[in-house]
Amino acid sequence: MVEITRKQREIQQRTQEILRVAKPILIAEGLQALTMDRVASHMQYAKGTIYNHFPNKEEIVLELAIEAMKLRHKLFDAGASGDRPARMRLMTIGVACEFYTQRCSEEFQVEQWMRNANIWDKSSSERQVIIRQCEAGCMQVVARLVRESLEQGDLPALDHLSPEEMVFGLWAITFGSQILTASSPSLEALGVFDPIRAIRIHCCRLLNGFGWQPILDEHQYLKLVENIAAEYFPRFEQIQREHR
Amino acid sequence: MVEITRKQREIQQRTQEILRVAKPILIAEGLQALTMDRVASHMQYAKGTIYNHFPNKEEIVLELAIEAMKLRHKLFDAGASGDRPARMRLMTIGVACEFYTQRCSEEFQVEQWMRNANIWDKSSSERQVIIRQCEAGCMQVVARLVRESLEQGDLPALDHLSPEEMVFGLWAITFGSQILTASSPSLEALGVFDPIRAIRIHCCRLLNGFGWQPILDEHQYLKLVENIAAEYFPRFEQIQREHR
DNA sequence: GTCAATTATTGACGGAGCGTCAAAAATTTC
DNA sequence: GAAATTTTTGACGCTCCGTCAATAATTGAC
Repeated sequence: MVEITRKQREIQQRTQEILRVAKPILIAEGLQALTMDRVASHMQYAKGTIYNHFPNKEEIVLELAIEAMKLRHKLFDAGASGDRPARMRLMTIGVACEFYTQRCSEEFQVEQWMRNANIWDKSSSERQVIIRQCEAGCMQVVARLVRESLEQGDLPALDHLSPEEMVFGLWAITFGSQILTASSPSLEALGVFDPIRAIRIHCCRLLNGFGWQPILDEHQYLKLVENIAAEYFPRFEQIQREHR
Repeated sequence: MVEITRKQREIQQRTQEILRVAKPILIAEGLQALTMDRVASHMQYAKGTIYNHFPNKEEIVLELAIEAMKLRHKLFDAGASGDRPARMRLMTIGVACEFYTQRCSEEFQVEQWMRNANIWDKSSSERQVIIRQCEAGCMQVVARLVRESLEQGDLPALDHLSPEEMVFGLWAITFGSQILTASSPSLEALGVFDPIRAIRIHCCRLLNGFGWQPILDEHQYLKLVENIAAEYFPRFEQIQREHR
């Protein structure tokens, strides 16, 4: 049923090519450097042709963001798999977040652009929905761990909190710290010298505060995170490579 | 020494008038609606006159952000004062944050715009420095509470964390949740029904996880936050009114 | 193999906002 | 009240956006 002519295939490939051209411009020079004229001339096409693929540059950014969030989702899935206790798999997802921010910094940056109100508001609701679905997917991966722990008794019942609201706190602290780190070049001047370690410790204390077993003291916890990072970073790199 | 002619006073007042005109445009219609032409025609001045006050519209936004952050700083100061235990004054600052987000929503929005890379990168380093100072001021208000608690023994020593890094975690979770709430209209669809209460609980658990006295269970904590809110909201409203 | 129909590409164009700057107007100084 | 200084003005050149009529390429029927 799905016949694809050579020409149609060429057009699909050009959509990919546009994304490949646009991404480094956005990453290196920001949104205002990313113009349709520039993408067109860079590819030796007329501007109108680019407009056949994307109705505006914001949609290009959102398409890049969709790719980025799919990669994030894969990393989360990889972190949540395995048969260790749920709290440790949760820690692995934390490590996946660190990996994503550090080693997939382009994708991380693209996600920031996506949250930019200018961009979000100008792009189509179709792509917005896809983004929301990716977001929900990541949320579900973590919420499943919470549910599992509640069932198994590792995590005492949450009186006033849904499992998703439990995840929301972790999401907020992780996300918040990453935004602050990215947008406050002067964290050191504020007295924050190692934000990554700081957030690791806060997550440990937070989960301890919820009584999530196994309870770990700070020292054990930091050691364990290092081990998980050493073990999982190669797997994450593999996933990153495959995500072409 | 500081002689001010009538004309100079008029010019200073006009700077204020520009801010008063620009703010509702930014709040109601966003950044791209805020144009120098529009501000000028709205005030019945030529565009060049506006450019005598601000070299670009981004600077207008940053100036609004400076006003906003000064208000935030005042609220923090008010929350940190008094002679109750430090942990409770910290909770009061949390309530001040909630007040700011809910009741000073315009200022809160302006702060979001300020973090927009387009705006930040185009504005002068003078204003950027002032913003950083406000940020540092707020940080210091909270960090002082941490130091005080460490000295008094309410808070066990932090092995791997500076007091500012302790604050960083609270900042991250508060800030992160507010951004997520503001930029994810679909939190309910994700299973997050009451993000404000959720973050209150997370803060309680986090501080409990650090062993910060007095330890409170969730129920006591939520009750106490309500009481603090009822007591302090009127004071905060007073500060808001005075902050013209 | 030809030609008409369909589809894709092109780039000039109108519109909008930015920031500038020489000329005009207002104000201050002497 | 005239010269010097300061302030205001708005037209201008620039860049980018998104459109669309004209042109070119492709397809498919015969």
